[in-house]
Amino acid sequence: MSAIAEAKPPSRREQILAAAAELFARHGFHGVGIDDIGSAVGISGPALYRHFRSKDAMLGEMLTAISEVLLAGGQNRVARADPLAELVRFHVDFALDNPALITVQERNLGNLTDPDRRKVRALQRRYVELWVEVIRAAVPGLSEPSARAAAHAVFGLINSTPHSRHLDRDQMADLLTRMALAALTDVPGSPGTALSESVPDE
Amino acid sequence: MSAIAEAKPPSRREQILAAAAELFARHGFHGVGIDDIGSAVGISGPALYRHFRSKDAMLGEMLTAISEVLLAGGQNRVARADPLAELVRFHVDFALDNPALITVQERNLGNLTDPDRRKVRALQRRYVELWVEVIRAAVPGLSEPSARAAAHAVFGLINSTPHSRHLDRDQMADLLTRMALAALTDVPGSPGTALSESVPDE
DNA sequence: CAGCCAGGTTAGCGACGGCTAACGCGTGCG
DNA sequence: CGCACGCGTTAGCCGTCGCTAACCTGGCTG
Repeated sequence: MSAIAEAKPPSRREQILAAAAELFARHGFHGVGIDDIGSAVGISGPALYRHFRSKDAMLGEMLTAISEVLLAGGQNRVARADPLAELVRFHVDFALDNPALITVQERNLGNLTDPDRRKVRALQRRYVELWVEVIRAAVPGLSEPSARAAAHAVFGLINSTPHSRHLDRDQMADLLTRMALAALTDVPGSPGTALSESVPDE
Repeated sequence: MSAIAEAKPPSRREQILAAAAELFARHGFHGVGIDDIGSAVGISGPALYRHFRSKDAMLGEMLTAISEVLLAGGQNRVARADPLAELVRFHVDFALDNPALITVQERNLGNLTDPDRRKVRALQRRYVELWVEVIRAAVPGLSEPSARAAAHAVFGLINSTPHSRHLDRDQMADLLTRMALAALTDVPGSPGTALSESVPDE
């Protein structure tokens, strides 16, 4: 039952999930057929039903797995020194190493079954909560909604990774980490910090 | 033929496109049926074909329109003083005022017809080019690939907007603008600015 | 006031996609 | 040796979806 760390049954299911993730990321959940997923792993079509109850179940399992990994990883970084940098680095690494998963999680939450969506949402909420607390500790005086908004913004920044790929992995990691930290430490918390002298007409 | 500024045929088409954008954003292109779009604007089903050649044509028109607006807007901001801030503010405003469009553009590029995709890609490229030049001007010594990566990262940051909504519009605009500028002015460009030479643990 | 046509309706076709059914086959264990 | 079972195959059902056809209607216009 437990989805976490099933010792080492390495292959078929995981292989299928990986292929499916790639396809879902590229074409969207509804844009991918059972047969597409099958042939991506060498078998064809309905053989998938030996491993998964349904197509929805694949997406469900995929997304809950991601959320669990992120939450667990996040939880054990916040214990260390400089938790903000740790969190950023962790997320950056995950995004760079799993671009397809990140993409699917961003785009296909809406295609989940209701119970699956609730579960994933709950996990994500806890992950965000982690970030919010760490951000507020690092940037004193920041309101909670602002911290939450900042967290989402930084997720967007880091998760933009799959669409880029102009630098090699390590340079990319450094760049994203730097930018994320810079953004986070300059988020406007203190009231009166207006920067609006620009003319926003039409 | 020209898609730009067709005088003022204001309503039906645009109304349909807006509704479709909302739906595409929420469920993905393939997750939305013709009938869904129809009933979202009060008419039902195939009546849409009085206005569009096909469902693909809707997406195509939608995405090219967005890209054209962004490019045009971007082009006339880079002329002003402090073009980086102008560009950021412009993009932030657009994202905050058109969350559905932003979402669709991010997620559904892959569902475009080949010729449509080429056209959109071309427009996007020019928009990114704008950013790259402005960024390199603002951050001397920054390599072009780094600038490109930074641009995409900032798009991610700003476009994360639809998933947030914890602050009111203006606060959100300020927050995003500040974060984006902070991120952009601290992007690692100068060679040797590795943060990987030692573990940044304090 | 006739009639056109913009813009809507419903019926229905053909393709496709998810899933089930029924069957085949090799490997491990009694 | 045989049989069960994990894992794969192909055939095919059934619902849905994009789109066309055929028809209706009300307001402008000659």
